Amino acid sequence: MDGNLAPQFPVPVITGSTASGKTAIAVELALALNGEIISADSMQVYRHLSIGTAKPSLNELQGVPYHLIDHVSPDIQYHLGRFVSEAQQCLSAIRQKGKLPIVCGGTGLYIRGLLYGIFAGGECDPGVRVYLDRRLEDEGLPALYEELKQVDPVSAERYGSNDRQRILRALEIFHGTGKRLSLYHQQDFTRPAFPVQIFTLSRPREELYQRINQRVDEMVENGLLIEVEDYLAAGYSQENPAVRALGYRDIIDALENKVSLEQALELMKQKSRNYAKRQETWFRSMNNADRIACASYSVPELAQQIATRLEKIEG
RNA sequence: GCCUGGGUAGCUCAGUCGGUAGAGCAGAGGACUGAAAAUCCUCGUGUCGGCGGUUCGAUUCCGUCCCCAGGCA
Repeated sequence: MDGNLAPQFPVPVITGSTASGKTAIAVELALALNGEIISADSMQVYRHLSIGTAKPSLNELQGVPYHLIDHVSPDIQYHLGRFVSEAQQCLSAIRQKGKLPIVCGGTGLYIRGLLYGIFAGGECDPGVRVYLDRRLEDEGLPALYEELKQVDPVSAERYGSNDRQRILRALEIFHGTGKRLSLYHQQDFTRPAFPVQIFTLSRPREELYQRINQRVDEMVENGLLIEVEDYLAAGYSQENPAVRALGYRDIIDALENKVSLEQALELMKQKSRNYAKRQETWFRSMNNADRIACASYSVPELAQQIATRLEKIEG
């Protein structure tokens, strides 16, 4: 790679579940090491949805460049492949400037894809998906699953008969490329494509849940409802991919008086807790990660801890 | 005060024609290769409101008491 001018550090990857405090620490670290941050977050990419996705504010950024947020229209479906290619571009652009790229975010799949690579050529003709969606409607999932069992038994076994999303993707790959998705399951997940050091922030479950609940309340104080109203007033659809971001659906329901605001916020908190738990499972299974127990350490202390643990690359 | 429903897992409820009970949600664990803040898998002992009675056996039937909703006064 083109890292001659860059400081000889591995790329710090700071991850952890939602509300674990990643962003503040990454900013602190960037300030200390002359870094720029690459976000690995599937929802912060979307414009107009900022408060609810906990996008960092200009104030929080303290001038640190933060890439891959706010650059996608809410009606566009962002995805792994796009993330990986954009993140790779950022990585080399930052290194070229002689600065340290720092990856920060909670979308485990994106981080994994960036570090270990993805199925090249996985982008299929959208027509394939349309075709499969129609068949799903006409024939039902069991029929498609039967087909997957014929065509790619390994994937079928791996995903089970109910995982609609993955069954469709596996079939999409088969119909779109003539290859089996299971070929790519054999990838090596122990050797990253470039030198990295992964840090997972951890907090006791109870504390994490408290932080999540509290953060939702803060989002409301910071104008979450107005953000959603503005989003709708601008003519954006409720069906857009971006509205999958946790809580937006519930807030829209509250604005339409389908549920009370109180209920909506309770749901948003609960879904966020569920999400955090799934993230924890993902991070726990990541090999080669340094676990940072946040405990009662301050942001600067945690950033310092990470900085001192970064090991210079030889040669 | 009377009448009618109810009181069963943390929550909402189902069920047992008498043989000590099960779903959804929550919670916990897991998976995850282009939708991933998505999608999916696994995990259910609780004085079945209290006390008595009938019975070989009661959460289930009977009596009584307590609590909650709605109605009548």
